[in-house]
Amino acid sequence: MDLKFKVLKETSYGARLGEFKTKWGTHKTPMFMPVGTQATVKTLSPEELKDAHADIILSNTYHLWLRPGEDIVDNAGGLHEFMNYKTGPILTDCGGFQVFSLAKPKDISEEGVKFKSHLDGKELLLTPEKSIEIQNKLGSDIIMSFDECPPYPVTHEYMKNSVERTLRWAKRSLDANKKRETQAQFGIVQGGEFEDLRKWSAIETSKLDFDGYSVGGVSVGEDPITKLKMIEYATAYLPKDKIRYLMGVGEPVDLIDGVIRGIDIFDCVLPTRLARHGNALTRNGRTNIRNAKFIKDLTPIEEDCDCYTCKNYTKSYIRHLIVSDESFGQRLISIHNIRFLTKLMEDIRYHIEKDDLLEFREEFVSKYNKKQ
RNA sequence: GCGAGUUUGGUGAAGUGGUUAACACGGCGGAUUGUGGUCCCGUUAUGCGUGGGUUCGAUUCCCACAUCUCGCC
Repeated sequence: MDLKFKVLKETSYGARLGEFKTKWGTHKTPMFMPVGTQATVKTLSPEELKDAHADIILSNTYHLWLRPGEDIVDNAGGLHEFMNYKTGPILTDCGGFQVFSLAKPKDISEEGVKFKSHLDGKELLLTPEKSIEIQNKLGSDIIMSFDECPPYPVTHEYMKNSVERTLRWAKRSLDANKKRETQAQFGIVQGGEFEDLRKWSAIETSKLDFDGYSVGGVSVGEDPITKLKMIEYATAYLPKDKIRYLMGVGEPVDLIDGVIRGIDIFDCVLPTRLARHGNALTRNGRTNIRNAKFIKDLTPIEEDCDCYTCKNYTKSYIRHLIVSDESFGQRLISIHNIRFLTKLMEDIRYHIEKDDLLEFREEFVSKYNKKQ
């Protein structure tokens, strides 16, 4: 499916303001996608997501394959119907990241990856064809090609073999997609911290007819400078007229830095995971709501925030909920954290339009890194 | 009033005549980047009811007092 991506404005250093279309409407980039691994953005309803200005979410092939199974979702009429998310598109991840994150005894071959299910220990084989078949049944709007996300660090030789195999998997993933008319498909660039491999991966993947291109294998434990280089090495060789998606990155400053290097969309578990552990994102950095200093604090998490949480609840109350392990507290902070990131993306778009994004970055970083 | 037993941090509790008094919970702080929601890391009693005594040395042994529990009058 053609996403009709348009770059509306590009800065001299490569930050882009754009938009793309799905049957759900027109979507502005740069944008941030909250993660709903198991057909739910943890603790939140679709209405709450919409109110937090999240208009696209990510869900996960691997998890839904294991439970409840793609046929169950298909039987319900697809993921949107199954989870009652009918306000925007869904992108499904391919399962390749689990090769890295589950890090169990794994067996990667040309055919695919052998996993042991984390639910019952059963041995499973995930291949490019299987990943695409599952995503076809899930009925997401954007599907991801199957890739390998190697750990960090890894030798140049290992990475070279991995990148070449990921490219072959990308071709097989493309061939396997039976629903190209209704489901857009992205390829994934790998290559670790190696410039030659990132370049090769970006150029070769770009030759394939994808609707967008992802930069994967970032934020896997590398230092901050290496992280930025990984992105630059890839985006330098990606087509300018297609969406670029930086996978798994969600620290506020990283989002700005990604946009500056030409990234259009991001996803990350950070806002919801931090929320479940009592951490709120604010302009002045992260705030651990558990801290005793908030015990009698009757102000909202952020005074000028327009989210449901900040308009209605105090830090004193939210702290009590988190300390008492009440899920409503996790939900309230999740709402705020997602709104914080969608608002950040709105600000980023505004400053690309004004062409002062670099100045905005300096101002943002100076406040965000200053611990109150 | 008499007899027996009890007394270790915020809580539940281990423990020993000899350097820094287990462990758990709680508290305080941290961590968290394509999510195995309940996970992880650090820290938290200069003191073992009070006062004496024995001993080179006592939270550990002895005495008195206090405390709470049980039994008897």
